[in-house]
Amino acid sequence: MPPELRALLEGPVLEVAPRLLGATLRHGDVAVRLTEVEAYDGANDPGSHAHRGLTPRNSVMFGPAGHLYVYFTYGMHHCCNVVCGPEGTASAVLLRAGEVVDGLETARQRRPRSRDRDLARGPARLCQTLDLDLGHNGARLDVPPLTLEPGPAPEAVSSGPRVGLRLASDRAWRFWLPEEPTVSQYRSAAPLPRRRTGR
DNA sequence: CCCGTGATTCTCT
DNA sequence: GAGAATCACGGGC
Repeated sequence: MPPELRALLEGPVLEVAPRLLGATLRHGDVAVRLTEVEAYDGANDPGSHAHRGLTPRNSVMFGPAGHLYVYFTYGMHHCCNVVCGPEGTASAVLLRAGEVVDGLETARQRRPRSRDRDLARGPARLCQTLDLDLGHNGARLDVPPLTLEPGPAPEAVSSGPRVGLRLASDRAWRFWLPEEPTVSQYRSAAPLPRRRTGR
């Protein structure tokens, strides 16, 4: 891993996550400047896929830092995370949103109905715009066409509860750049049990 | 608000 | 192995 990327991912995940704001994730022609992320602290974190130990799906998170952990959910969406921390800690940072800073024409073709600010607004949209799917699970982030590069340190960082989690909603482990139009809209986890209609 | 959609994992046999 | 619950979401109304 090159020293720049090592420095970016070094340390506890709660330090790494806000540090990733302003960094640029590139996949081929398209590059996204990250504006919103969430920290997941492996086995210590009830919200993490790694909370119940190693499984086939989450195995990449238990490996070395600097790789992508991609998963498929809701039968149609991909989400991607940057694995960080020492090997075995299974900590990772979910990439929730960003601003397209290169390859805008390609990005628009991938999401024809999106306004520009929505192209990577939300974790599944970010994956679609960058053309990331399960085939990129475990991919290194220092080998073109897939690279992650630091940006200038953010002037200000906001934080709050993570999106869509029932568990551990007391932890303010979502981080974003304030005043950014590309930050995804907050949706709390449905607290009410699903009701059947009719009957 | 509602709901599609299918992999993953857990909990029984 | 089968059945069921869950799910770090997005789009449409």
